[in-house]
Amino acid sequence: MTRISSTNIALERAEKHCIEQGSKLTDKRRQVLDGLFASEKALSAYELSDFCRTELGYNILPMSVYRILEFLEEQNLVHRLNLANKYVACSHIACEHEHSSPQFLICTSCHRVEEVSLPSSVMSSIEGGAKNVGYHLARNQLELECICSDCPA
Amino acid sequence: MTRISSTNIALERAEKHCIEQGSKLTDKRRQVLDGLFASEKALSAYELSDFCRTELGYNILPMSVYRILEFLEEQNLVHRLNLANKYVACSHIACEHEHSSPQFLICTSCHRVEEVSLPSSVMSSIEGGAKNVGYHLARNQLELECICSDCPA
DNA sequence: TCCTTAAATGTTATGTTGTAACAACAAAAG
DNA sequence: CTTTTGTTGTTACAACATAACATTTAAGGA
Repeated sequence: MTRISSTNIALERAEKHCIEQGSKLTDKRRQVLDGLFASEKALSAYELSDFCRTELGYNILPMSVYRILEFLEEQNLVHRLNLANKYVACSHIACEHEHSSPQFLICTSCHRVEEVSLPSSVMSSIEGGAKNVGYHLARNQLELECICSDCPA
Repeated sequence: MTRISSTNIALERAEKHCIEQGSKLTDKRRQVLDGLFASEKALSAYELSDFCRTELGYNILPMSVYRILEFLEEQNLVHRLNLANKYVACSHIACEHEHSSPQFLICTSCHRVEEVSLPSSVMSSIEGGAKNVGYHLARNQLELECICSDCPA
């Protein structure tokens, strides 16, 4: 399975998903999503604008990238990583599997991101700890600073 | 126990701690730490600079605040919250208790922060999940977006 | 088809956050 | 008293994010 074919499948799914939601995956939106897939890592809006232009020939200004990422996030096609102020394509677009609480391992060195599923006991344990001090989780998302296998420790 | 007295105790401990580490808690550094205690929440460097000036009469430019926060973080007197790009005073300065892996509940509404200790099984479970995909934790710190008891859901 | 309306994108400007580089000053060591 | 080191001041700039309005494109109704 090459990058290209898997990306095409994901983009098809993304388009279908948007239509089901009553919105549209326009050319620009597709290009932004394509860029995020192609980069294979987390990128800031400015980085993604650069990547789209220099690597894929898509000319999309940062301002538009921000708006499009906002749209794609609403559609659950991309995730915003607050820990890094960057965005990643959802790794579950091309598969059927519905994701529960997204949990991200972010390599602080190369910004490669792995989207994993931790045991539900972990999240409920955390939620319990929060409740003890009168807090409750605003977002069921866990972001962790890691080092990936490709990067030196 | 008023804010003032507990802050004074903490500042004394902080000074003692710095001396033990062979560094100094200068006037400016004390002012920044004082400001962070007084605010009782997480602040960005710019916010802290403003707070120090308007609320406490300390004139410290953002550039200096950044440098001082960097120093205070090395001393473990403040924690940097990457999820919010803000800083909080360590809640364990005034108590003896040594903290293990710091875990923060951050209210996304008012930025009040609770520093808690989750069961060690949680962190080891997370670490195990990361190892399964070839990642390992770069930082033993957990940051969670929450809503506190004072803020509306 | 043509007109109207709404949605998406382009454009410019500006605000916010963070860092780099060097000057000035103060404290400690010899 | 001088040298050295550490701390703070100052200026400039880079990166990140949003606001406001213009232009274009798509969609729906007469």
